[in-house]
Amino acid sequence: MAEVIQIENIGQYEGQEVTIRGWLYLKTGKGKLQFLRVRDGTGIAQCVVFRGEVSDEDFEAARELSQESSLIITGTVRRDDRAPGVPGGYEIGVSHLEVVQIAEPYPITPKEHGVEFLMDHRHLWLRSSRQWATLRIRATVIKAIRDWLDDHGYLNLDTPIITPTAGENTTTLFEVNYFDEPAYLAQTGQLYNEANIMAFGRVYCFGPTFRAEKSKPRRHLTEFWMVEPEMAFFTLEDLMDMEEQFVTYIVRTVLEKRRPELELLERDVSALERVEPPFPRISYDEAVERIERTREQTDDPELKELLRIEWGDDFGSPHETELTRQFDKPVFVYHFPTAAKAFYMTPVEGRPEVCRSVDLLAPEGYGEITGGSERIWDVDLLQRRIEEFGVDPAAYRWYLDLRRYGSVPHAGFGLGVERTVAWICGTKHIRETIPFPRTLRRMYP
RNA sequence: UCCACCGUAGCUCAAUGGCAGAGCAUCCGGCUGUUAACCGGAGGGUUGCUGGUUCGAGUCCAGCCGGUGGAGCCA
Repeated sequence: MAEVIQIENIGQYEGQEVTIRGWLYLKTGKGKLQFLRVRDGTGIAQCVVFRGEVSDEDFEAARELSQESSLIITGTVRRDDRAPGVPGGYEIGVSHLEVVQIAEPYPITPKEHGVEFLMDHRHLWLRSSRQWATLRIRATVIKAIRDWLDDHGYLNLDTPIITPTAGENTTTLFEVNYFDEPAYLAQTGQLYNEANIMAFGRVYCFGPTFRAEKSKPRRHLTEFWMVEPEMAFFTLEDLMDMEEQFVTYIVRTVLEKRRPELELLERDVSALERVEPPFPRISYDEAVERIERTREQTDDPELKELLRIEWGDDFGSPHETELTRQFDKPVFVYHFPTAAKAFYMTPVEGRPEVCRSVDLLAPEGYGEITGGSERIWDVDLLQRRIEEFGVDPAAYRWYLDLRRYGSVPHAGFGLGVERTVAWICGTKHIRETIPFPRTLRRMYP
């Protein structure tokens, strides 16, 4: 057995004998010639088995391989423009082949399948090339998030998943039994982040987030991953400056490290290459005007109805889609109506009906990928807002304490990992951006 | 929660109220450059469930179950 290599590095081994260990992704044969497309987890390589170049036993073994059979192959790497794969352009002329296991007939064939069938077989669907590429990009996005934050003075401090009270909205909590007391799975780590910044300055938490929304659209999961940076002495403008650097770095890193995966996904990378600071910044007021203008101009009665909006309404997905259509980069929308947002957001001075909040909308209709704000740092105002919000002030005693002992202006936001991955990959449905999605109707597998 | 659509072979789908069908996958045979190869042959069915209308129901009606897309809500 020659040196065991990873297919993603195959180009470094031209002319050498190597060994790869993996699974048969696809086989086509032509009499004395068998083309095996083999994946090893890092890529897909075409392996060519020719009757005259291997023993009769090995050739028969190759002929009998079924899809997803596991195998160990040794052969010589050669350049060939006809060779498909990830990365393509190189293939292996097989000299020896060892079968680890002949797979039973594999349910997922290289043909079309329905969503329900694929989701029932998610444990196998992960092996398919599009899923594989998407999840490789997900891992790169997550690493880019951590790298950028770690390199810019942010301290990673994770926040609890089991929590005693609601973060934002009491109707979307998953309740768990905590030694016979009700507790809830975290919807956000933000409130704890606000405690952490008073000790550490700039922090972020990064973990799973749970929302029991009975929501079916393709942008929703009940369990998703969110990174939440929080910064002391930050204004809303500081927040936008930081977000555009951060998001740009994530996109750049994927463009640099995951080209073959983006190509496999047939992603239009020129749209991603345009992502660089500054991002357009429009106020909620202007956003509403833009939507109304589109409504006036369209002849489509259905669109007219979907885009209906009155000042004060939060955006629905049709509004977000329309807004992002008007820009070719991510766009910030700031100063949302106070009534439509969470209780802790700072009212704009002299205009308390809007607040110091900002959402970042991804282009091409992918919608909101971040949401953030300047937090209220005055204890009396915060107390009043908690009462107006109608939750038990006792539960927020510690949160109010933060405004008593050296309170400072501060701001933060949350970025949804799956929505970001969906946008970067050009994936229609968010469920493909996490290995085992949890949705309204699905916990299996 | 509301609206729309779907449920037939392992998979993707077809079948005017009148014999249950095709492609792929599987099995057998052929082929030295395939790209979801191609060519020939074979096997494969409780049409989601329950009830109803009818001489006759995959098809029509009612209820239920499961799923998908969208709205609301959200990252």
